Amino acid sequence: MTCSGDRLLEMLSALANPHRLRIVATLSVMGRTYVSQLAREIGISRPLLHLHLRKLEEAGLVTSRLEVSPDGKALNFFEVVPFAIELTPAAIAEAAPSLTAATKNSDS
Amino acid sequence: MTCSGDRLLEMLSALANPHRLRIVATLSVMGRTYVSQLAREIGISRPLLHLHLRKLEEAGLVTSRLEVSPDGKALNFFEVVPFAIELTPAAIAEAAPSLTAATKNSDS
DNA sequence: CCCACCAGTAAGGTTTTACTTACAGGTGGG
DNA sequence: CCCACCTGTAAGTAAAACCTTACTGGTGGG
Repeated sequence: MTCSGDRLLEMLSALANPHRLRIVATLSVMGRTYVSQLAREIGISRPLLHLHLRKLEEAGLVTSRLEVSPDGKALNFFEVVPFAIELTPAAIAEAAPSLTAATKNSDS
Repeated sequence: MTCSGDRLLEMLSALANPHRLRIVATLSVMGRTYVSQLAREIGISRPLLHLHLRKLEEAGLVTSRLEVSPDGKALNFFEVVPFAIELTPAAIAEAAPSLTAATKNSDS
């Protein structure tokens, strides 16, 4: 998986957190789950989970889909995206030039 | 590369920063370099670079070695460690259980 | 002696991130 | 009507990350 430096950075930032790592792991093992269920499973509050899920979704690592259960409740199901990021010095060297904002030294 | 969840988290945290990504990239391309040279190349101040290098070294992604140049100056050379981290949902699921502090829900 | 290069560190401030509590609204059922 | 479940978000705070400026100390050479 090759992507722009900014996107790589966004994915890394999304994964660089124990809760979010555990969220991805849980979704990977359990498959599709809705928010409240996931919060119970991981053992954190719903608002906090919601915050982390938002970050993961923005990074494109999980997806959500609102569904209505047989008994009429609206459940927001999340599932993990089957990403595969190769993290090596060479891969980083390839992605780094496309990082924004840098204002890198071009003279010397 | 399989490692404990805490260590994975440490490496991800170390890489989840544009400066540090650029540092790894530059070291990967240039090979061994000393601190001041690297700071000039990347275009950030030495104290700031020093901070980022420390974090990368703590995560085991770069190594340093103090050497004396022919003209007597003490130069601290850094080089990148040839790491290879596989970042997939399955790999994260494997690493996550060994994250500390969690106090995860075991009942239900 | 002063300047240029190298190294590291400490203090202080700004900015992000993380988290909690509290609220608002939807459904179905006793 | 109230309770249990689901959803989301806003406000305020605590903690961590980030960055700058300033200082200390080493070398060699004009």
